[in-house]
Amino acid sequence: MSKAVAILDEAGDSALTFRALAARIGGGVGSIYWYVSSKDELLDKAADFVMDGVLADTREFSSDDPIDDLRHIAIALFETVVDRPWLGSYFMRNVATQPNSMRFYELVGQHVLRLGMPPTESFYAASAVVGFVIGTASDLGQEPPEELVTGQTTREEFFARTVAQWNELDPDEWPFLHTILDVFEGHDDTEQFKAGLDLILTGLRLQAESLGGS
Amino acid sequence: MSKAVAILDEAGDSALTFRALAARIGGGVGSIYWYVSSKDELLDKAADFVMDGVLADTREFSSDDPIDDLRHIAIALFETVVDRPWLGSYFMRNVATQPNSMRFYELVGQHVLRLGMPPTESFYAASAVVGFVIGTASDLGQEPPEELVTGQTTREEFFARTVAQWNELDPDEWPFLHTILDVFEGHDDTEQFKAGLDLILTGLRLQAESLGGS
DNA sequence: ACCTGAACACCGTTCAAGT
DNA sequence: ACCTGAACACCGTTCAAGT
Repeated sequence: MSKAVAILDEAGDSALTFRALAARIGGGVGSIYWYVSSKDELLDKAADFVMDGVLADTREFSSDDPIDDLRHIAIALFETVVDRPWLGSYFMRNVATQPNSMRFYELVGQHVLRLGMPPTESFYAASAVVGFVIGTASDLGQEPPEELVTGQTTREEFFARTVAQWNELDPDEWPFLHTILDVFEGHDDTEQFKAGLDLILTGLRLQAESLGGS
Repeated sequence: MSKAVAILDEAGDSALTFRALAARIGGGVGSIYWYVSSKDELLDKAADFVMDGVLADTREFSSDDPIDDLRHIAIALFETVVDRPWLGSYFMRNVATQPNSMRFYELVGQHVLRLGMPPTESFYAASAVVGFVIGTASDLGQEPPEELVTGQTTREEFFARTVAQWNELDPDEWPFLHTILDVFEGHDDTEQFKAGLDLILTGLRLQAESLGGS
């Protein structure tokens, strides 16, 4: 069942309708309600199904540097969410129906605990890392609007066009936009994410050094 | 027009339907399409309308510490988005229809520029701060599911119940969850956000010191 | 130029009825 | 216990028709 859901997710987010899912399984529309009580619960279970894979990929990460492990885990989560922006809205949304998401959060937390900080800071740190990954990934995962309809416009053309728009703006009024123009045009989403992640992790490392035990 | 939209947003996200909006304005369903070509565009404009207020509140922030200004701006954005989780999905989604969102991004960027880092790092930094705020706010802004239907369950009861659930779990298998149990029960969303934000900002300060000019 | 509202295609959800 | 599919209420969107 969750398998059929995961398959549909690959075909796009909005494509997941009860009728389409029923047709895919080869049954009636109403039969899905025997296994799931609403569409929200369907997506909850789909999210947890995906998180099972992430968990399998990240469970074994273990070096002697907790921050380094957190970095690898975060990147793995980012890569799965950036391809499934819907996951951002449902990840850990329901504690009861998402055991794998909870296990993942626990895994992140365990690495944080190795830093030896007090409970409050550990809670904040784990939440910040997970929150940044989910937030950034589901944001960057969104396709540029309207452009896919046109069909022909590629990602490069889209960026080129926005850059061209920005270029028209007054440099005195928009100094920042003009500064980043060139780097924005050729930027890579994953690199952008990693840079932000490293800001958090350096902040965390610093905090751990001043608060941590051992 | 955008005013009517903003009013409806206060009554909740899913309450914004073309029929409800038309009734609110006192017109026909179709008339809205004269001003807006789709629901996405309606929400784009609603988002930009809200951002106009944020911009007015944050434009004047200017101390001698750029990081401190970034912190104030970020908190202001967080507070508006946490009350309007839908904003997270539409903020800066369309460059053309969201001039205020662009101005806001530029404002953040200008403070980043004061750190004197190269363009790439400046771009990454501004994006990381904005991304963290939007991501965390739209996540924390979501109401706990199903509980509002029951009506009687307050936020405290909801947390108490999840904590009770976690308490049942094996401490050997869930060391992190058990460590944060107490602090989670009484935690404040805004404090949690600020702690994560400060991790990013300390990371940023450190980077600026090693890369920055002046 | 701007508005109307019936009509259309498409949702999630329910439920009496089947096996 | 598990499935079926018509029916219902409700969407966003279109469009001929009005002023």
